[in-house]
Amino acid sequence: MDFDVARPIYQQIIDDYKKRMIRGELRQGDKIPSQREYAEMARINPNTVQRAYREMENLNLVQTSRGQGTFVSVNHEELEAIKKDMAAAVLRSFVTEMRAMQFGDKEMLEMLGQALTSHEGGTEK
Amino acid sequence: MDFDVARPIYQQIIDDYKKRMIRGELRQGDKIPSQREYAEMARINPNTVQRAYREMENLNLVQTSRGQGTFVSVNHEELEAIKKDMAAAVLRSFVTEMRAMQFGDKEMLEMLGQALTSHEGGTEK
Amino acid sequence: MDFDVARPIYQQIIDDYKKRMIRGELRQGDKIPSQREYAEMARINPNTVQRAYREMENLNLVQTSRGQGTFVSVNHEELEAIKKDMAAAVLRSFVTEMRAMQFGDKEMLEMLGQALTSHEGGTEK
Amino acid sequence: MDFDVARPIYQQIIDDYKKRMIRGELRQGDKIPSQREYAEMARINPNTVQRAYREMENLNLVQTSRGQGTFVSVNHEELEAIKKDMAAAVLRSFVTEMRAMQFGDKEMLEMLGQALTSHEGGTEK
DNA sequence: GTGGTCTAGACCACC
DNA sequence: GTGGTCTAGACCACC
Repeated sequence: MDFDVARPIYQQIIDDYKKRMIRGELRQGDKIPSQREYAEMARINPNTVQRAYREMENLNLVQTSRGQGTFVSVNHEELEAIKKDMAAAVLRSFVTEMRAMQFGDKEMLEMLGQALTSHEGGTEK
Repeated sequence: MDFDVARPIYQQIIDDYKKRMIRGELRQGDKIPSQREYAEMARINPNTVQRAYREMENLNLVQTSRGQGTFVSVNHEELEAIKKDMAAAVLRSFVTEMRAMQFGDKEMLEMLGQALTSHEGGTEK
Repeated sequence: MDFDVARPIYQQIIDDYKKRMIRGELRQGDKIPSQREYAEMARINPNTVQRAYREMENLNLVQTSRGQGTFVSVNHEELEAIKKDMAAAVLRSFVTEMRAMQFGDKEMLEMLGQALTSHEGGTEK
Repeated sequence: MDFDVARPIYQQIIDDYKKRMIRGELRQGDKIPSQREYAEMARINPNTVQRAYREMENLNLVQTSRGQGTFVSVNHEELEAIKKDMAAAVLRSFVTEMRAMQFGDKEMLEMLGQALTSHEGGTEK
């Protein structure tokens, strides 16, 4: 048996940004905090923030220009793909966990339906 | 922003046992590995295993008799309650994650339905 | 006027590996030195090597498995694309430099022809 | 393996002047910026500029008269020799790089020909 | 002030 | 021994 380890901080930073972009809280062109600001705010090492920002740049989520800062650069289409991927991962893990407890497909759907009607707060769609 | 930390290992051990009981891989009366065995197998500190076993005893999942070993002692009814609790937690976290990406209730149900038909392997129920 | 700065060490490492793959000195499946070995050999910081290796992994040049080491994973086709890109960059910079000295196209070709016949050592092709 | 280091700034300054003379942007008798002006413009240390200017004087590229400034003093013949040397260096490095990628002589000539016809902008000669 | 590179070194997981 | 993450901090280029 292997034990779960915390996801790397730099990955958590990236995922958080992805979610905020998906939610529309951050849009193309928006400036995100400087690496130093973020590091101080979150009380982590600037290098860790830089790694996150660098990987986000590799993923074309942001663009940075030296002396200027870092700016959201993801477009709508790319964002949709990211959203889809993240959702797929969440779904996969949900199904895996539920199957590990022997829940069948029908049960899962019923339980989800019930869960949704009980804790409200979601958007109608 | 706060970052996720790994769940404590002793908790992960307990959850793993719970799942194996739910799946019927471990039944009332079955002997589980000694603390020492478990610790060696998993290459973790015996104290960590001890903590897990102690808490499982508090939860009435197992019973330890000195010199004999540790045995599953959960009954069917208790197990059902545990299963329900675990499922509720999994559902809650699923819904939270999906809402964080602005998925609506209908969408979630549709996507789950699709996910279930695509990656087969679940039990019919 | 801006001055040239040394290319980052991690980039130089990557380029060196690319060239060795192109030359066939390193082939798919070959193990490359561990990060520590490389760092000691080149007397640079292990973190710098790791950055190079990590980026090579992102580029699908190598694959690393924890506890095992790092292995060349680029296939023939990808390598051809890389070779083409590198050659294009070299050519571009050559042409730019020569034009900055007002050499015309014909002259460049003549001079290259002459240079090739004088310092031999290249492969016939 | 050894890593490339940035060329000294004073050398880069000299090369830049050489190119501008070759291009005819600077001609015999033209005044070039004072060391102080240059240093401020380029935001570098005046000592670095002084070293560049001193070496250019040694190379007979410029002449400095105290209180008057520094003037281009290279004649046509000398300039031709410099141009030839610089071109030879550029060619040598090009051939070396291309051979390191196993390009043969014919290939190099073909590729250069193609590169020249594609990115136009050169002078006919 | 902004990001970019690099060093030094700790600690961990996996083999 | 292997790679992976993170901290601490220096120094630099560009604004």
